[in-house]
Amino acid sequence: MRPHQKEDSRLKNVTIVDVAEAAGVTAMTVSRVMKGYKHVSPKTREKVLRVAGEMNYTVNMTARALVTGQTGIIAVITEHLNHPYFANLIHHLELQLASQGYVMRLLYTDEELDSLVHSTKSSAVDGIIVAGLHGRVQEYLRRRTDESQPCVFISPESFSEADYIRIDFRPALTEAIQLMITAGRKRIAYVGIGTLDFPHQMLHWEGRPSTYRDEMEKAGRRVELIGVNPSIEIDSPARIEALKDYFQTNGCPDGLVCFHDEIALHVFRALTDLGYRIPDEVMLVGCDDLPFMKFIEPPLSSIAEPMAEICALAWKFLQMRIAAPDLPLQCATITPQLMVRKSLLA
DNA sequence: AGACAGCCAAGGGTCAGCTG
DNA sequence: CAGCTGACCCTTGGCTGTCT
Repeated sequence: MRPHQKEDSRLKNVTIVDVAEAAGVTAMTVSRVMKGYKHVSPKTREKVLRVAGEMNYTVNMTARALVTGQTGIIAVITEHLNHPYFANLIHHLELQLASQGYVMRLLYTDEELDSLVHSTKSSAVDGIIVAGLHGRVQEYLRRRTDESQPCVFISPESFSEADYIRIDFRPALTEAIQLMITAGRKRIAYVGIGTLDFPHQMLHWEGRPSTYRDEMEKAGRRVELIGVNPSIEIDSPARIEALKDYFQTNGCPDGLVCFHDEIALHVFRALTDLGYRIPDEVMLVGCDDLPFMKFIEPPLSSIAEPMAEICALAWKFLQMRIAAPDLPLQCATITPQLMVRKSLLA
């Protein structure tokens, strides 16, 4: 045993040196084969791969990271995956990363911001895609000390400090509200994340509620914001009960625009429980166009984001930033489309 | 000249062994 | 006992040498 060698389980792992010895080449040649570099004869390559396979050798990513400074890991900051929208987003991102041999590390936005920043320090991951953190992005950017860390945001907001893909819901939302107005709807309300006591707080969140407000004011209509309390679990019947209470107490608007599809589904359930007919009495539209929207009767209208395109673009931006840290800031705007289904057809 | 393969150093964290 | 030193982990990029 060498002077500092320990009886450590790590030492039992098959290394590049073991494979090299068994294959009768040097570790350098094994490394070249594993990386797919040129200047290795087909005969040597075949032998190294065969021996490596027989010995169950796998590349030690920690050691590789030591040399290259690249871990092959991309951090993705997201909301929890019990939100179908984020589950779908992560699915598409994972397809993109896996196709390039990268591994995804999921971090959730309910972690402390300092903890998120710590988890994504440059030595731990090669880059970050931020797809959550609604309302906390500016604070996150302030706390990020390592600005050399490649980072791309997928967000309805735009930034001057980082690369981003902006998802602009305004045109589709405007189209939905115009459809309701044209159909003669008098009382169009917005259902978002917030509390019933302080619904106007949701206007500070991002573009969707403020687009609704702007369109309503432009049309000379009254703004009506209905808040769904985010502290109530998404699968809790209490959300539906709260909405029913609201509609029973205040009467029901004849047009409802929802922050996202899950809320639209809660609203749909509350309305049908109360005996309202959609769209005859209430026109309803959601946002994100999750798969279940078209299987409900009547099929629910929604605003569809081209998720594959968004994820491909985010990954492209991140790769470009990793390759060229001094690149000018990159940004792109994606405009989702309104899917008009029966719930919006008067 | 080009293909192929070996040598060497370096990278950051850990920990055994040495020194005061 | 605390603090310091340096071997070790594993892989790879750059350079160099050998062979056809």
